[in-house]
Amino acid sequence: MGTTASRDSGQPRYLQIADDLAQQIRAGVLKPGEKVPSESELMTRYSVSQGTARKAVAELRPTGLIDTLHGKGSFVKSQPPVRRKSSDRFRRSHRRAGKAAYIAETEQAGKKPGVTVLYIGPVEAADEIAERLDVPAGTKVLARRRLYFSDGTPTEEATSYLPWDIAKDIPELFEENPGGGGIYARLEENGHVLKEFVETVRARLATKQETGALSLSPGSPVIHLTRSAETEAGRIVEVCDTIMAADQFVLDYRIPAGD
Amino acid sequence: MGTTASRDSGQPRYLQIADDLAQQIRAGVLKPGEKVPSESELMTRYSVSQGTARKAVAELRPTGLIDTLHGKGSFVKSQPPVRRKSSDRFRRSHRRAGKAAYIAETEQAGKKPGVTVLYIGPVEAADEIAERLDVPAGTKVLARRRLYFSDGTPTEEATSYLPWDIAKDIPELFEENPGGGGIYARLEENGHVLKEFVETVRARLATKQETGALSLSPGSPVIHLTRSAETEAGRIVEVCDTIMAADQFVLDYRIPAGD
DNA sequence: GAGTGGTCTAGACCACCCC
DNA sequence: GGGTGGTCTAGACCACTCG
Repeated sequence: MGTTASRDSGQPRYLQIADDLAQQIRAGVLKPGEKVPSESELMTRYSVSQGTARKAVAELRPTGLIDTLHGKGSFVKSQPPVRRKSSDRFRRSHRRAGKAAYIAETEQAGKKPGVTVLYIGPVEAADEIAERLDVPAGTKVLARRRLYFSDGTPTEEATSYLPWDIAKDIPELFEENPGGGGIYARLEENGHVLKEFVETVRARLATKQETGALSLSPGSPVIHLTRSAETEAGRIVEVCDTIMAADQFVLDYRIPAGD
Repeated sequence: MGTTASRDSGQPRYLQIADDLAQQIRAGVLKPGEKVPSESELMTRYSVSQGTARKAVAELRPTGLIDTLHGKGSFVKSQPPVRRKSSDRFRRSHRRAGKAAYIAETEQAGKKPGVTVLYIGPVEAADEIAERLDVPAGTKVLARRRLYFSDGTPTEEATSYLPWDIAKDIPELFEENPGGGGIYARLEENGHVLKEFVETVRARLATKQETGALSLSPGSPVIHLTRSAETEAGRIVEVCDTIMAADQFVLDYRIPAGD
């Protein structure tokens, strides 16, 4: 029978319980950071077995409402305000402003930004990267792999690849901090005037590797963004792969209607 | 013990089995359309209980590798080729070509396009829509809700909203087929010259409503695209909400680097 | 009816966290 | 240690599909 709100709606019991909990969270009865009733508590409260109680909270997890810590319990997630990534961030004027894009974005969201450099150095271009960079597969390219944080939690992992013949002459590209305006400013200073970026957006479920790196729950969706930077001379001088927790980001694009 | 490939890697048994199956699918041992071993078959093959066999195939489902039909079994999905949505599709020249965007896109992917109109008519603008259209909440607006198919399977649900004072003078907007170039062509013919579109991309897990409408498995990610169309006169003449199965689409955007 | 997936139970054991 | 989630079993019953 269950003590609370167990309208017998033909729904499986575990879904009823999951809905109950979801409603309590959305209604604010269970506030962010608070502990969700434990499995044994749910077992007695709804008089079900452990398996059913488990399925209920398992149902809740992929919705992003809760977070489960082995040995501690499940907790209501504090939904962090969504961060916006605008296509405007690539305007030359923004670049000249000096601040790297992610710092401005994060501070604007009222969060403390952070970056960890995971790797900067040469790698052999995998087939897909080579093709996008328009260099032969297996060629040496410069890779810059960073992990971005917001208030201490990782939100975004990005890897840039640059052709070695271009990168080798720009020492800042090998630094953890490439200086004001980021690597695009350095490229332009060195004669590679940018004409256009092409971004490609995909969404999919996180791989195990990604759930680890971004500390996501399994089954969480991610946004996979790939970008190519093309110069006035028609050369691709950088490609970038970015994985973002989908619930953390919104991407904005302005598209002129002309022609 | 298990009869097949049961490397004892500390991994839970159900994950080992899931990996086994996934590998067989990727290696082509199990081909698209073929039936995945049933639960009872897995029980004997790996000598586990039903619960464990279930968990194994449940693990496979959200990866998009299989599809489960109650009472029939699970089957290897045939991965439909990804469809591209390019920001170029809004160029005026493309509009004049006459074919509606989705038909061209779908045919290019070698699929048979299809549309069903779910609703065309007046609705009261919900708060969010009203804000985006820059009209008072509750105002009457024209809604156009369509479901798009590719080879008979629904892939995309889109709803356009237009201010009533603009829509009422353009009879084609009330037709199922608004004619060559779509509604944007009709708007421009009627003096609403478009300047710019702003698209906003989100990704998240499908709601139950969406899994139904797009016949997705629960836990599938979707791309939520919202678009606003602004005229030279600075007026928002349309906003559009689109839900797409994430595994079916890739979005492309070109971003000029200038200024 | 035989075969399939979907739900549920009762009880067991393990791994992790914290006092 | 006691509390928590994570895995697994054995057996039951139901709902759906197909011949």
